[in-house]
Amino acid sequence: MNLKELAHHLNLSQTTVSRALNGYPEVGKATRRRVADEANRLGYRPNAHARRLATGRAHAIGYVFPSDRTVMIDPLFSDFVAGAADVYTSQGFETLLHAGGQEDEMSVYRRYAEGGAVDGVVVQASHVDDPRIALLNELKLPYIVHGRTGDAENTYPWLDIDNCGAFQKATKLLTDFGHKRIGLLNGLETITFALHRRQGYENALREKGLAIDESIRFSGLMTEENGYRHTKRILQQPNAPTALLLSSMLMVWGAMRAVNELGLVVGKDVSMIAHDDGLPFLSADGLVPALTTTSSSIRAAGSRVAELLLERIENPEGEVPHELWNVDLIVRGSTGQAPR
Amino acid sequence: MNLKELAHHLNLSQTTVSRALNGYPEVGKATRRRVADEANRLGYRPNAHARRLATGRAHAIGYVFPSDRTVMIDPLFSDFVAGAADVYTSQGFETLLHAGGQEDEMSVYRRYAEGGAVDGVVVQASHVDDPRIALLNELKLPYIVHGRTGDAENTYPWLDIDNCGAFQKATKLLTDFGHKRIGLLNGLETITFALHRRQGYENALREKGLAIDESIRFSGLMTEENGYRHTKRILQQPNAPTALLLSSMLMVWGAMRAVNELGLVVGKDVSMIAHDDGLPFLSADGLVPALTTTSSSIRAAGSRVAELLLERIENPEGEVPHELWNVDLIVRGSTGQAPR
DNA sequence: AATAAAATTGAAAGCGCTTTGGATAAACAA
DNA sequence: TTGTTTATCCAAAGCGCTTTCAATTTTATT
Repeated sequence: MNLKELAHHLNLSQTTVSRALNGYPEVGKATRRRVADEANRLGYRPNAHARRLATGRAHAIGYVFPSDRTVMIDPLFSDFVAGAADVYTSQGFETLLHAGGQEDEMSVYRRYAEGGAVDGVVVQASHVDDPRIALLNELKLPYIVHGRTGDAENTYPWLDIDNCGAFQKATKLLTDFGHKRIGLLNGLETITFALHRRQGYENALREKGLAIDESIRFSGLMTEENGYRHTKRILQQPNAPTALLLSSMLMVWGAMRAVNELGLVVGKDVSMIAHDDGLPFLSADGLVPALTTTSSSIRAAGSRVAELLLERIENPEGEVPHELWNVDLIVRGSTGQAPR
Repeated sequence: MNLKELAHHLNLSQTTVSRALNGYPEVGKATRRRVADEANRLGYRPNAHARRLATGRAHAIGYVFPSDRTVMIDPLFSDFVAGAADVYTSQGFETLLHAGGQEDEMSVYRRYAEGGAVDGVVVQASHVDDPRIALLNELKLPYIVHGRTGDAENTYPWLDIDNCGAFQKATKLLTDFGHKRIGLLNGLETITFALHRRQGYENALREKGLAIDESIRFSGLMTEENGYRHTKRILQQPNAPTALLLSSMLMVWGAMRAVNELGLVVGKDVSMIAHDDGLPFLSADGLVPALTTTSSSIRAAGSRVAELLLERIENPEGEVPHELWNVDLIVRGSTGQAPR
């Protein structure tokens, strides 16, 4: 049933019915109640497309993935978008996923903006030279970056965790324990979270006058297998590190497998710290030894990113939001004194 | 720029321009070319809402999650929807996620259907008594179930893997190796995939006249910690099983941790088989020992589900599709003879 | 040249809602 | 009672596209 029919049933104009249902104050109380009751009774459902056309608002948020699919398989995304979707849904917005297909990602943004398909987008997997910022600014499509780019940090909206600080603190903890050679298993360093983590790691090494050695580092996809393969490679070389810093819990299993295979003991022969995104199927404190982690909830980040974006949509000329979240360093049994 | 303006530029009617851009055969070739060129030159972008209102088609597929959030955190979903989104995007459809908020899931389906927000939905985490089937049939909203319900299997559209057969074969392999007590770590058995897996496991035990012992079983969330905790519990009791069957790779790490802690060796003291959904961050063959698995690609299932749903949308009165996919049993080093 | 058929293009209505620019009714003050 | 103000309700246009039901132009036939 559409609004016209409902209005006819009520012997009211479409204007009055629309206003009654949408909370306009100039509709009388009794009328408002009549309309609501009848809408319920007759099963009236507003047509989202008509509403969007009439208002010029999409009430939808886009998550656009490049045609290259590696980002999409990221299990972090499930949690990230779960946090966000709750916020959107509560505010009457839809969550749109765009993945795959042949269309270039930039072209998708353009089509979304100029065709009015979404009210805003979340930019993920940000790069130093990210062309999306300039494009979205040109298109005047509200957006927020989850992460950062190389642009001046007060010129575009973003939310990030302090990856640099986190890995600097983690590396410092290890150096405080006397570790002089620390391996790093990172994510793709074209993405700024991983770049910042490496920078933090290097900052801490420099502070202690320790060498930066690329041969005890890995950057790439954060999989169990890469965790295993590169931990093994790193620990088997001469002058092997006595500590490892990992960018994701997803690599921890492989890393621990490798350590065990080499007859080493985590927390004794080799210290280990990993970044914990708070994935529920993979908890850090249940491991043995319990893992020292840099911790930040990806789900909470998803929620906050959603809130900031909706505020931005509501008030596009408002202050440009940027939040840098501190990261907890939770010290558990997987870190200890460097062996002699 | 809208279509009216474009038409004005071209000195053509909106009808002709619309037809030219949408491939209607009755538009002359030269006119078609002129329109396409000018649309490109002037940056015309169709308004998706207007198009949807005019055609009555949403060109969107809904994935609706219950308000309870446990399903959404499932990392399998990332891969499942990645497979599907590629299909939808290629066909000009959007992928809509609905998670969280206060609205009841059934109410969301009703609003989607009657408000025309989506052209179809994918039903996930299906139950034996799943009320969504009846509702979607009543609403006449095209859908497909990923999994099965208790309804007669030719009365609703679904795609599933042969969970029962897979776990029956896996259990049989273990009994063939002489294992007489086999532990099962399953998913939530209110969801039919897990129920079918348990049925397969029990079928194989019955075939060999072996006891069905609930004390060596677990069903619940498939997390690393549950894998650890319940493997430990199961293996520490008197008359412990000599083999384990796990419903997800996500539990394998915990299970192996527990086995190691008990001083046992996988493949020697205890055999292990797990279900492998083909998650790229967690491969089965790279483990040591390489894991015997029941294998099926969740991403491929996502793609196929999407194809079947789009066909259903195109032809709602067509034959009701149902596909049961065989599951490979890939035998690797984690299974061996029962110890004496 | 006239007529018929085919090809191409067009006017206007409609999809279902919102909102502009009112009109009308009720309440209040002189 | 009359005039003014406030509250409540309404007609119609428009958002931007598609599609129905034509009209016009071009081509073929007699």
